[in-house]
Amino acid sequence: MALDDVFKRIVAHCKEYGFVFPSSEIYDGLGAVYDYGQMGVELKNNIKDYWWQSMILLHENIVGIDSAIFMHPEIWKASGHVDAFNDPLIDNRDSKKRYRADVLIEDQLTKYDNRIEKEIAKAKKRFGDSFDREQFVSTSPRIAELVSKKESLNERFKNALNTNNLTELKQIILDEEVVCPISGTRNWTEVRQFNLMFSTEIGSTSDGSMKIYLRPETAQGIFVNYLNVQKTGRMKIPFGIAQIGKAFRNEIVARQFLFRMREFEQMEMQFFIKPGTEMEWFNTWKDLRMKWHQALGFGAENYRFHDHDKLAHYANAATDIEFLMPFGFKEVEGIHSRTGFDLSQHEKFSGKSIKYFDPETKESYTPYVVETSIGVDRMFLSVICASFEEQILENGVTRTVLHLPAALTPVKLAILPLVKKDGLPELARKIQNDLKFEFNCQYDEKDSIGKRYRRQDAIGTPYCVTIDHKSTENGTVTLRDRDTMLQERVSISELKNIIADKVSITTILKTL
RNA sequence: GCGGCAAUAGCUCAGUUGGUAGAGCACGACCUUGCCAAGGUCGGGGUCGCGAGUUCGAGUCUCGUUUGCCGCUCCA
Repeated sequence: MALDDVFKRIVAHCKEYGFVFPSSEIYDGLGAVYDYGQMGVELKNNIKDYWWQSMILLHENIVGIDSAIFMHPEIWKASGHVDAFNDPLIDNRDSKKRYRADVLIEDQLTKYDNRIEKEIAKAKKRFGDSFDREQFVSTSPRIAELVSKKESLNERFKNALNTNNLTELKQIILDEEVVCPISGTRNWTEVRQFNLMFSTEIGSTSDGSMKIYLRPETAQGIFVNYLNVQKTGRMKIPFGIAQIGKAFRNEIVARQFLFRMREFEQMEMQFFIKPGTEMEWFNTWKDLRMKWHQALGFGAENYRFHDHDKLAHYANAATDIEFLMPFGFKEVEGIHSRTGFDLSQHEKFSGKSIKYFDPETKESYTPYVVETSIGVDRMFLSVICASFEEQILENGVTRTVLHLPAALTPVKLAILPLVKKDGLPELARKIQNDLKFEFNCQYDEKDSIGKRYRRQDAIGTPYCVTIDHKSTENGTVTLRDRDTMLQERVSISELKNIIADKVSITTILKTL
């Protein structure tokens, strides 16, 4: 997955034109953290608007919330993050390979099973047709020894895991004479814990404080508010709750620019349904979400589903929507059938009943959940990558242009007086003052008109209005299209109407 | 976290055996031109990622460190 030249130029372009800056750059930067610049924040906000409106405006049974990043620490025990996000890792000093200590020990347990099966197979061969498997297993001293060894190892292992005893985990690996598959040696480092959740403390330290986590996903903020929203919003199943917000994961290795960051933003919608209907809704949301992506017009061939074979502990079906980045197809959005896992866990840990009473069937049940979860930063990256083009023009020069969907562009309209005299700037300012309430406009009178067009191309501005000498005479201007570079002459009074439709998110929403 | 490579102006890069920091583009002012990045004049901007060391002298050599990339590793 090499970072090719195009991607490097995209990263450079993002910095040069104020889309994305490395965090804390004047202090040598902070690893895998990025800031959005003056152009980037506009694009990012437009992406979020497109998502939010597609959820809230198009579905009367979906409502939004904005939950806090800080949450009660028990929530992360209920969700499974405290356990699942704490991997005990160990390195082999000779091969320089890293392994999960618990996986190494689990492999060792499997080896005992294999040896037991081998013994049975050998005996079966020896006894032929008269072989009685159960009889053999219960009487063979060799089998008994292996089973007992396996069981004592298993018990020791579970004990060490439950007490979070890292020294014991290493001792098990040493005692079992586990070797590195690469180097074949037993030269192991200490077992270390990598907690993928950031933590901090709430309350002043002098009178006792509570360790709390920065949320590693926004979903739990929705689940713990399920009852509040359902009751106060008088929501009837099926219904959804949407949220956009920051989440944090202390990744061991965070790379690939915006693709894997330690601080990132998610747009999540949890859809609450009746158990048994989850596959139907899972497929419905797969289709809806794919349509949402493809409505941006980047071409269906750049998207694909990637169904999960290995499911997370909470899911009974899962798929990713992947987008073709310069470094391959990469996950942008996940759609998961989370079953009743989340709400049941919160019932268990909080002691509160989280049931839905169906007024029609008089049934009471814990709802199932189908989740759509999209990374804002990954979406931003995919939009930039898909839009970026270094176009070779007829005269041989290259123009760098961002073919952003008009509704997502940071600047909708550039207002350019052809020359800096003869009253053209004054007329241009007048047009700007008239349109600035409708669109994000940018005024520019510096340099030749060609340079100014290129600057707007580089930030994706879909339309440029040029005020020339005819404008002062007959009240018309030229309107230049970013993609075709063609111009048409239009009346100043018509500008608003001509452009409004083309740069509106509503226009895309209507195609969904 | 391990190993390899890299870091010089906003961007792309040059910088000779160690000897006073450069180019193009970009940026600012003024003049000129006026429809697709290329006119003229002048100007601003760098303790060469950071910190030590060797040396009379370090952008250049050595060590450490930070950040990035590549390969592992990890990845709800």
